[in-house]
Amino acid sequence: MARGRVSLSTGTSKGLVLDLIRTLGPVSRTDLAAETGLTAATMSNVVRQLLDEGLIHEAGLGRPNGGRPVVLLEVDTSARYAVGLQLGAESITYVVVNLRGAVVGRLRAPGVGASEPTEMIAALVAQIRHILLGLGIDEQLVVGIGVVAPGPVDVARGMVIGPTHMDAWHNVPLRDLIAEATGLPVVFDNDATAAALGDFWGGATEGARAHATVYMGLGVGAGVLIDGTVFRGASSNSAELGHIVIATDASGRRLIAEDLADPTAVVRAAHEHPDEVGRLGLAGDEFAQFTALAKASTRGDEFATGLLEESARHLATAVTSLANLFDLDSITLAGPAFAIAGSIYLKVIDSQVNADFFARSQHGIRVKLSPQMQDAAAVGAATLVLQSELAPRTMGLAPHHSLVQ
Amino acid sequence: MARGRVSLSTGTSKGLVLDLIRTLGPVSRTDLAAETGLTAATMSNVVRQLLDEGLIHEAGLGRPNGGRPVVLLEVDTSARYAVGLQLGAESITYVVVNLRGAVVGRLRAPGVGASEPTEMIAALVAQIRHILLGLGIDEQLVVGIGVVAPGPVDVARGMVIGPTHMDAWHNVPLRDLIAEATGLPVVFDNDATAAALGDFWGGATEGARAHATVYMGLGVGAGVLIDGTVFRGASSNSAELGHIVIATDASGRRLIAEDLADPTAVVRAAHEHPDEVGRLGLAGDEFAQFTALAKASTRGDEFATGLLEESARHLATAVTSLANLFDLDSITLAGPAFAIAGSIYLKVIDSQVNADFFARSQHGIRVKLSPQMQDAAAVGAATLVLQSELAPRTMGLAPHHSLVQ
DNA sequence: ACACTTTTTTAGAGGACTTTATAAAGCCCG
DNA sequence: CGGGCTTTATAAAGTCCTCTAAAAAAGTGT
Repeated sequence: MARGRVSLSTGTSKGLVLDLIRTLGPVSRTDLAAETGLTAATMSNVVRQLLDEGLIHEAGLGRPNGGRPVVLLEVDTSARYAVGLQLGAESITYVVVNLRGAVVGRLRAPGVGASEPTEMIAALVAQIRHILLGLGIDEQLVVGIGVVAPGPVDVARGMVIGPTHMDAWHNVPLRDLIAEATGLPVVFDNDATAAALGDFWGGATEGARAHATVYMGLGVGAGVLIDGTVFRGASSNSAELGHIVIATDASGRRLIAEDLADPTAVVRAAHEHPDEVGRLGLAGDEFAQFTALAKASTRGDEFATGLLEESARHLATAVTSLANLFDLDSITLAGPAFAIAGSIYLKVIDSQVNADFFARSQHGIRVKLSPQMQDAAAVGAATLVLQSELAPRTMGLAPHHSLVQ
Repeated sequence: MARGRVSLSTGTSKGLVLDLIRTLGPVSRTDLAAETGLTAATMSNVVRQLLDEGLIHEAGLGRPNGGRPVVLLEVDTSARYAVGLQLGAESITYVVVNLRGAVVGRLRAPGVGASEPTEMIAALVAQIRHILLGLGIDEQLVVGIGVVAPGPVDVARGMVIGPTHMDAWHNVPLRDLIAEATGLPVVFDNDATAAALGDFWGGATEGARAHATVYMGLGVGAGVLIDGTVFRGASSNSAELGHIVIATDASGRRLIAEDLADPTAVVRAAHEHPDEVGRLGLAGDEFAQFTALAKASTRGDEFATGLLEESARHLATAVTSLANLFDLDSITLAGPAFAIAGSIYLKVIDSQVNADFFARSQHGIRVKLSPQMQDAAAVGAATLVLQSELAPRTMGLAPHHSLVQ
């Protein structure tokens, strides 16, 4: 009968203060107290604990204005590290980030070829160890490993249940196997959620109360943060942008974002014009073809530009629905597709969302590109573990508590 | 520079326990402890405080199973009351609810005719006093007044900024004026959000982690609860269901739920067939015509049924987007429109949402009618003040705290 | 009546805040 | 250049909420 556990005395303040020090740059105890609403005395204690743990250090004095000058605090960038692991369709991206969320090491490798789950895990872990060794980072300083994959994922059990082209990973209890093999904490989530958190740590969501990161690889998804905390919904499958209805065809059938907006759809649309496909020499896998179209558009090719703009308009429709439902005030675009064609999508989405947004009389929506475009999900995976180990937060109730029977 | 205030030591447990006692019916301290994760000792203390405040009372013993029998607790239904006030286009609904959220008094009156804001307020307050007197309820036992109106509303300032047909109320600081006139706490919100909270208090959301109440009067909106806490977004204008794109017309223009799904749209669609309008004798205001169509449908009229089913399918499309983005596991339908034509909408929405829902492999979505159909928003307004006064909760951070500068 | 089980309460301790008071570190003015 | 003033940081004491451990209470069965 015992269920979850209500976290009433949160004890979250240390993490919150660490977040603020990281975000606000060199900052005084006084400012932190004002920012959080805690008293100066409490802040003094919290800060001392962070100093003792070596997570932050003092960094000189501020300009005095009539009294004792403030002591500035900043995070000790290289005090801790986290590893991020992004499982993609054809490749695996490894990153190592420091306490600021900045990337200090990165590697993209083809998927591990082994067929046995245990062998795949062993290969992953060996690769991680190899990277850390190359960077000269003591494993003692690594707080954990974040693993992300395209949705849908089973966050509770830590495994991929997602796209069929990743069936090698299906039903493998990734989180637990990697945790066992390394002895480190491992968190598991979907790529869009991770990318959103990565943007938060990268400072891209500054000032936002309700933020979404739209993540586009071959498909499209989104992650939502409310006051810096991941929005999860009932089963961590929230913000499923690809399945939002954005149009109807001639016969009245509903069309969703996946049908019209993502790179797969763009390539599909291109192939309705075989002559243009031939002219542009489109070949290879879908992402290669999307890349070729984006490059052609940059060169001024009208056909390619038309396709991308149409995709952007459709995506903007889905994003507008997202913005209206979550009452967003901040959006970033992340992922390989935007790394290639971000500027064209940014322009269209920014103007369309801000024009059609319901609460626009009350506030605007800031739309921008993610600071980590290509590797946003991998970086986000690493920040996921930073947050869960150093600055845990829950939304009101503990993750799996259900308030009423 | 001082901003919001982080609520770290929540002190919410008393309210949480009250919620549980109300929801679980007669329940023992032991069960409450198991349910919340608190210890039996803590529960004993919390329960004593609630007993001292007169909010709950002991209600006999449970069946003993080998030891001391449990003492059952239940809320003292008539220990406190709250007033709910729903401002509608043509009428104002007043309700009084008890501690269980059950309606003990209700009145629907035409809008107050005065033109001066101060006079309108005075008339409202006089009406409230009159109702309480008629019910024999001591004003001392009234915890506050909840006021709701169709969106958009400015929750922070407590005023209507909404639909043009309610311009008599625009820019009137309703919340503060009523609070001043009565000396009671007043909360202000939009009708759909209130209806969702009303469903929570009414027990309709039992077991839900992510719930939405779809509220349809003349227009349509929704309110979302995450673990029983209102989801607000950046400016309390979240879940704006009426502005979700659900189709495109022949020329590719985007059509939103307001265009196709709500009662206004149904009536508009009917008037594209003047002969049918004549046959059914449609006349009067829009809602009267919608009511006539619903009645005709009940009689088996094919034209009316067709219109309503089409509206339901369009609404179901918007609700599916809502469900996919919030990863809902529970939906209720509330408001005057569903009070009249709920069964037809329920059937269509239930089947369509559960068929098209993205995370359906992980969990289903329970769709049902609200226990308070017609007066859901007014009842919700009253529960809004019950919750804010007796069981306050915030999501992680205080309502208006912005985590980073 | 007495042992046994289960529920509830009491007592004491600890953590995280707050408030109040004190110390430290710089400016400013005579 | 030294004392008063202002601002920042720490210390001490108290509050609130929770936990653990142990006692008390209220039934059942022998």
